[in-house]
Amino acid sequence: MPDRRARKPHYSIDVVLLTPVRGQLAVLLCRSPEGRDKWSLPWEGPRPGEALDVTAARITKGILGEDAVWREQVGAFGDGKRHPADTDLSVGFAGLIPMGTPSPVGGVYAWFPLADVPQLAPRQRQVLDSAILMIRGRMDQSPVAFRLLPQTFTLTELQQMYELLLAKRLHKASFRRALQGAWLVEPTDEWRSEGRGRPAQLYRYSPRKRRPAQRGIRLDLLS
Amino acid sequence: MPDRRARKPHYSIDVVLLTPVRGQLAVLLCRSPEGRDKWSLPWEGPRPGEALDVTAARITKGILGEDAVWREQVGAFGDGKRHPADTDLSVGFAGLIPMGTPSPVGGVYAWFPLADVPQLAPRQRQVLDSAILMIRGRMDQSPVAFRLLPQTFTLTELQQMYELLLAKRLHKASFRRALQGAWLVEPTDEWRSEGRGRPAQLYRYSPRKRRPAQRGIRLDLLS
DNA sequence: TGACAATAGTTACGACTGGTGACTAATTCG
DNA sequence: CGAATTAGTCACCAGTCGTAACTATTGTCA
Repeated sequence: MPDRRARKPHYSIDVVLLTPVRGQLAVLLCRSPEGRDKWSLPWEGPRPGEALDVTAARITKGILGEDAVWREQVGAFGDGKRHPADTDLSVGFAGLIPMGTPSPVGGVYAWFPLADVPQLAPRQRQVLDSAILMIRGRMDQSPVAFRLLPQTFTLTELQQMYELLLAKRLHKASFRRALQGAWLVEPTDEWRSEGRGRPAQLYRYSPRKRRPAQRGIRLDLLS
Repeated sequence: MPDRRARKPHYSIDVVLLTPVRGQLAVLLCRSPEGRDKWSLPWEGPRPGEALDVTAARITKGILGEDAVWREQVGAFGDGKRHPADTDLSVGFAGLIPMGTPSPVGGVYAWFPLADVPQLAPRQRQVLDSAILMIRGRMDQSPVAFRLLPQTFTLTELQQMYELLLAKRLHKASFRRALQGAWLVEPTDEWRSEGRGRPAQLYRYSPRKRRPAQRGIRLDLLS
């Protein structure tokens, strides 16, 4: 957390850390010292000579003990909206935390499901919204969903993670067909029985090189 | 251009302005006062209370007299690479300038085809490369190509603009079929004869509302 | 123990998409 | 007129995607 005795930094690095909690995406917030019910994204000022993503990694490690398994810059936010750091500019980062990572103790930090995020400073709200949109857009370009799962997982778990991140239902057969074509996972020889029903085979993430898969133009998505 | 008598700003806004020049994408650079053959992206420090994109618009208008027809933030760049502003941080913007916009006179600014860009400060080179990648990625989400053409255009011109931006050849029939399905253009009743060959019908950009076009997941593009 | 529910995994079919070459249409040039 | 050149369309085919129905394997309960 920021050292409040230091003088005001010129800009802040804000991190949006996401993890699945009970079937929902949750973001890590930290309690503001100003009020008991005021929360904010974790942030810090820069250190001289430190790259932006290194700062984001340092913040993450300082809170959770581990760095995020995936991180990407969301952008710079600077219109005059209020921010706890009282700086002109904030640089946002999004990071994914694998499920099962132990939560920080002490009551200063807490995971909030996206639907229950309390009021934030306007600029931080912007960072959060942009981070979610950015991750949704990265889903089909970067294997982010695997990063949130343990080393081995069932295909149903993987599908549920995709559904969680995309916020929409997927069809089982289509999902597995696409997965097959993408050569992203390989089966292990283990199976897991989860209560009733047929046991599920465990898979591991293991991307293989494939054909460049150059498809044509898609004007579908244009506004 | 930056006022060099002002004290060093805390960060800079750098703009990547692109326009088609003789069948190539070109970027606007400005001659550095330090050396005759030193060039840089246009940049300025922030003004208090001014939003980031407003600064980018101000820089553009100051040089070309007109704002860009499309603009998007590229991101924040802050690892210790050198930059003419000597700041810790730079925020990059990409902007598109329609073809036919009068070039600035005076020899301070010049358009460089992307293949012939001279050496830049390392951080500005990063901004430029990221801007190109960002625009390529936006091609199928935002109707950027239309922004570079005049009000009316032939479909061949539109296709050539797409090929320029994507840096790859497209098949005529596929392109037109996709265009048809996207409901993005409507024909005018004018035709243009360009030397030899059958005259081409002129079209105008006129997006219509369409079905949401929700397709399944595409894992094709994953690494 | 046997029927049933629940979950995993596969198969098949039809609609649609995208790449492609070949076709027609309209104009200029010699 | 006929060849060359550019615009625009058509039709075929391979592949992809949405979908329902199917099989497979387990636990539960009468």
